Amino acid sequence: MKDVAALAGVSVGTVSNVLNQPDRVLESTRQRVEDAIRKLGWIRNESARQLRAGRSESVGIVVMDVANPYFVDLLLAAEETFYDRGYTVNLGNSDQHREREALLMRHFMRSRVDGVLLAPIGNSSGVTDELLRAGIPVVLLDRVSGTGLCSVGMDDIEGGRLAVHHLLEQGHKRIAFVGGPLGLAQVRDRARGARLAVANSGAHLDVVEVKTLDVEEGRKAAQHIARSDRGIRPTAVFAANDLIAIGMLQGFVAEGLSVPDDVAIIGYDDIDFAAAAAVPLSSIRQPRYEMGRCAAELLLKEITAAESGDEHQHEPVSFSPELVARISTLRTS
Amino acid sequence: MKDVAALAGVSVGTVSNVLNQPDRVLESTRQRVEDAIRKLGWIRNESARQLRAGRSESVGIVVMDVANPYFVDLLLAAEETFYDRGYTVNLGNSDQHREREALLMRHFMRSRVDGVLLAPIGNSSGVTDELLRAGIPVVLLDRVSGTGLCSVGMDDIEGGRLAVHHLLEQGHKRIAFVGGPLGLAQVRDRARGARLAVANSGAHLDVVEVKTLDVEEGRKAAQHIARSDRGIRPTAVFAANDLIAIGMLQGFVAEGLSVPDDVAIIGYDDIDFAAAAAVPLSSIRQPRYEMGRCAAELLLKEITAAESGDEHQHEPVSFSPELVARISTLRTS
DNA sequence: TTGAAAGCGCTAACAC
DNA sequence: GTGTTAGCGCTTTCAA
Repeated sequence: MKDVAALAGVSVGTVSNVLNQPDRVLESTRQRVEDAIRKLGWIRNESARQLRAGRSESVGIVVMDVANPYFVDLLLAAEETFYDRGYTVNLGNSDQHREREALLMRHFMRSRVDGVLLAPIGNSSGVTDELLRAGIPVVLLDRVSGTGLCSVGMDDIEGGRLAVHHLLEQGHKRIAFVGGPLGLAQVRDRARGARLAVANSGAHLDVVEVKTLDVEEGRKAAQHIARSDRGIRPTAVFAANDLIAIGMLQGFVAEGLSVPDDVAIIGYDDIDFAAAAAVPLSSIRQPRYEMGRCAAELLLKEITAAESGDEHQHEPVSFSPELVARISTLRTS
Repeated sequence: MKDVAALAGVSVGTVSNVLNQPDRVLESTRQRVEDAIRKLGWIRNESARQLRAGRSESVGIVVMDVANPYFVDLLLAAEETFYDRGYTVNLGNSDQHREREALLMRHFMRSRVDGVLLAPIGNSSGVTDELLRAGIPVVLLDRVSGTGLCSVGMDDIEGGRLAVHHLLEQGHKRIAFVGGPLGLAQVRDRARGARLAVANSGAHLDVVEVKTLDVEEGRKAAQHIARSDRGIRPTAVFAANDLIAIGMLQGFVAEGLSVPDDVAIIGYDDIDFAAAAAVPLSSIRQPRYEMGRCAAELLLKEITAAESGDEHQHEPVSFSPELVARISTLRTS
């Protein structure tokens, strides 16, 4: 910046003004300074700016799995909202590892981001506490929180109920819930919803736990189920997410079972690949775009409040799930 | 930091040493300082550290589409490599927008990252030039570059040739290439490979351009092709990527055509969803993991060279494509 | 409208 | 081993 000032024949203060208060400076000098910047190819040092100015105008977003289109959609919606408001967005992927989640959070704290949007792995209180103590607002995504935080999530119990209720309506008496690990709140809630739907219906619910929520695990689970005894084998499956459902669809086909005639499948999230599957998958829609956008807006509101010292009421927002019935659960007969 | 020093009864210099040169400091004082840090919940200011120390130990990665699993895999592989070497990784998603790509690059320059890994949109010379002038190493990913840059890509002409050669072997005489925009080098190269394969084979190649490389566009293209005249309709399709291929698969099924009996489909990238499709898709495999890893290592090498002032020879690395034949191109008869 | 100067929080060289 | 101190590159008063 010194060099720019020298070349333009002004002081560093004026160069700074050209950047931050362009109207405080004479048109002609502004011109000269901008020429100098261009000629020297000078790029302002963000660390120095941030250190002195004390604000970063940036936020962090951490999702637990960028390989899952569901999280990508949340991410994109939130990102766009921040972009529109002029914030710089730092993306982080915890990739289902708790240590990495913690690492990312610490990194954002050190970078003094204005706020963090977190789609957490399991119970994340330990991670968020540090942020909050440091006065950095945190909004939870994909999880409704009762504690002192804003959060945007879905009623997964209701979602699970909806999915299994739909299967019952199609006449199924033996249903399997496939998901895991059961340590994940989302998975647990969806299972609980499934159990609620089944209660007093006369139908039976098996719970099949898988290690992770991805396609490969779904395929394995399908193989396992397909090879079980005819008498015990469920006629319908509720998969904890669409990746599992897609894997199971392929697994069943590979085992010679037809979907939905031999086995019906319903997934969860309604990612684009669900509708695009060769047997279009029924699913429980999460309004991903609205959720991502809403979370971003909550965070922005909280940041604004924090900066102006205003009072802020944390609010947990819960979206409603919606059944999307496609061929994979609709009997052709 | 001042507060920490005061509480621990030492100087700020000692606190700094505890963080950066732990063995220069007495075990007992280290203990005291660490206690003070914990008690105060102090978190070091990264901007200040970076400004003073002059190094960031961080890199930026920009991909053109996080919604495409292919790029996600490249990303994950590269990310892991950097993590292993202790680098902080900043993720960026240009989302197919050139302005956003430029924005991200400028952001990384201002943040003084040590290097940038870029999976660019189209021709990116303008964007990278600025970085290079600032002395920040850039490695191109998913693109082989002849210019003064390291790059990791694939021989897409060969990949296209391979795909169409496979279709010819299956006896197809009328083949469609579906991809776009043709402005993308990858798409152009794959099309050129297709043309090479067809040349002098007696077969015919149609080129169908689509707007973007996603599932929805594939579905539309399939509908269009399915409804064309029986005599003109291609019996096989080479899709420029797997998203298009997946969309086309669904589109054909929706139009009552069977894959592969009525139309064969081969995709490109071999993303996990390709094998998981209900009609498992043939594809051209890109060694994503190796490519991501290799690009990261090239960048690290260049960063090291830049820091020590050593000479650095740019090298364009090109991986070889591999045919993965699955049911979608194998005649059942 | 512009310049001079203080100082953001930290690191690293040097002195003790 | 530990303290003192200069200064990284910028923003932001305050004076001129």
